Amino acid sequence: MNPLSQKQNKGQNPNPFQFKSQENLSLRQRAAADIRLAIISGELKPGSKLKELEISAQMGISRGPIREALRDLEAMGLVISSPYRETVVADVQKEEVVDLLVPVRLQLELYAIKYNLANFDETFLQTLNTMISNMRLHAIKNNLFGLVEEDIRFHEHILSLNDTAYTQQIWTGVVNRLRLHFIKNTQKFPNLTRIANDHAILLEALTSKNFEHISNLWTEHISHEDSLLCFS
Amino acid sequence: MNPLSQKQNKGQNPNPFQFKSQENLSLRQRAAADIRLAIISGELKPGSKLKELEISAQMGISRGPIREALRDLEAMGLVISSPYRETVVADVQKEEVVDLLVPVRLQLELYAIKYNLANFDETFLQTLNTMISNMRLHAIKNNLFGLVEEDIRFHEHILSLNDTAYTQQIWTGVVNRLRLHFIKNTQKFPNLTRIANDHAILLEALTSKNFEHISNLWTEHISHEDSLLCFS
DNA sequence: GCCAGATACATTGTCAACAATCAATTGTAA
DNA sequence: TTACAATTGATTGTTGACAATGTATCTGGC
Repeated sequence: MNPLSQKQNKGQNPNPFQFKSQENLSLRQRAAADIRLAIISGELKPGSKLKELEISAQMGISRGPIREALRDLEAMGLVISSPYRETVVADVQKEEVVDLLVPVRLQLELYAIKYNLANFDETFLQTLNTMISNMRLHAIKNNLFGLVEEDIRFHEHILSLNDTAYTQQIWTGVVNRLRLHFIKNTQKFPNLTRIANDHAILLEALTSKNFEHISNLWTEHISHEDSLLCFS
Repeated sequence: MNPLSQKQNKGQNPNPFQFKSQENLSLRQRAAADIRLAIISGELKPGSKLKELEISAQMGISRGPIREALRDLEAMGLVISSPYRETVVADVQKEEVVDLLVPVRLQLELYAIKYNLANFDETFLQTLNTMISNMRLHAIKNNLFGLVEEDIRFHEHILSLNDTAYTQQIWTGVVNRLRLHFIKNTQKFPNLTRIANDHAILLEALTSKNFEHISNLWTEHISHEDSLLCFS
């Protein structure tokens, strides 16, 4: 019944939406995940128009879940929509990154650390250590995207100690917008090994359980991470 | 066709949703505004269940716009929903207020101020001054809710200089959660005049156009505002 | 009496048709 | 040619019906 199959794409027009994601989620969640991936991978550039009917046809589902997925993406800061007008992929400016997203992100992480110093057990620290190893592997293979995602996972793992839903929500939005920024501005050959090593320092600081000390290092790291990955 | 009229409510069960808001908005926006009002006024307490069918029946519209309104409210941090389960009114803890919402709010305002020092013209400052007068009126009448809303408007007016959509979004969410906090914890007789006077000091600082100076005062003000209104 | 499985009900998830709105185009007159 | 109003087509907004899921209730066996 639909012009495009749900799983196949033989047409000339490349189809970003093919349910790459899990089977167990609602259509809305799957749609949101797939569109998000198309955006943060750079496949859909800022300003691109997202038409409900077009996407629903490509995915082989109705417009309802697509509409709700677009609203979710709007809450994540990835798209912008206004009444009776097409939804478009959002853009991000450098000023917002430096003076808003990065400081807010810092607050989120310090908040999580402050109230969970007691929860940094062996298992937790070991997981972080594994992530650093993964970063080093990505660095050796010069896999920029892989390293950035592992970097985000590192910080996300710390935030996961926090159980409040809204904290996670702000984090999701801020990090997604930082991803938009990276896609636009990342250097071709940043010092990836440096990034991995910096996280090893952070991990060691965590073991001290001294919040002042951690806070200082963390502030330093997050403020400088951007310049390591992007043009000034 | 619907058990409850859209504009009337004669039943024994009080009906919080009656389209109190503007006529020109989409049903989704009106629904979101009305439910939001019911929450931040304290009519709907944290943990209250929001059932799509119930609300749509009370408002006399279909479930579609209600569903999307609930998603908007979730993005605003006012409700929490999980798949196939009722949406519930969100709660907020003191730690989140002190160590996350307040610092994030500070970042947002400083960001807006930093990049708009040149835009503080006479009209702009006059508007802020009028708001302070309104605060004083509310203080005299001991109208706590009115003063808090005027307080929020004051800060919102500064943020409005910023044109990025995502900034406004974070602000909306943070302030809504701060409202939840106020409803729960506000003292019966806080020093309302003090609040109004504090904003006069802020306004005077703005005229200096010295960001360092403004930043210091602002940080002081926002950190202490909470304790003026709430129990320790 | 109490627990496990089956059943019924309430609630959310999805769909396809219809309505409202907006942007572009076309036609018309100055 | 240009300005402007009507028309058309594309897109989002809304609706009611149906499907999927989760929760509470009932039933039977121990």
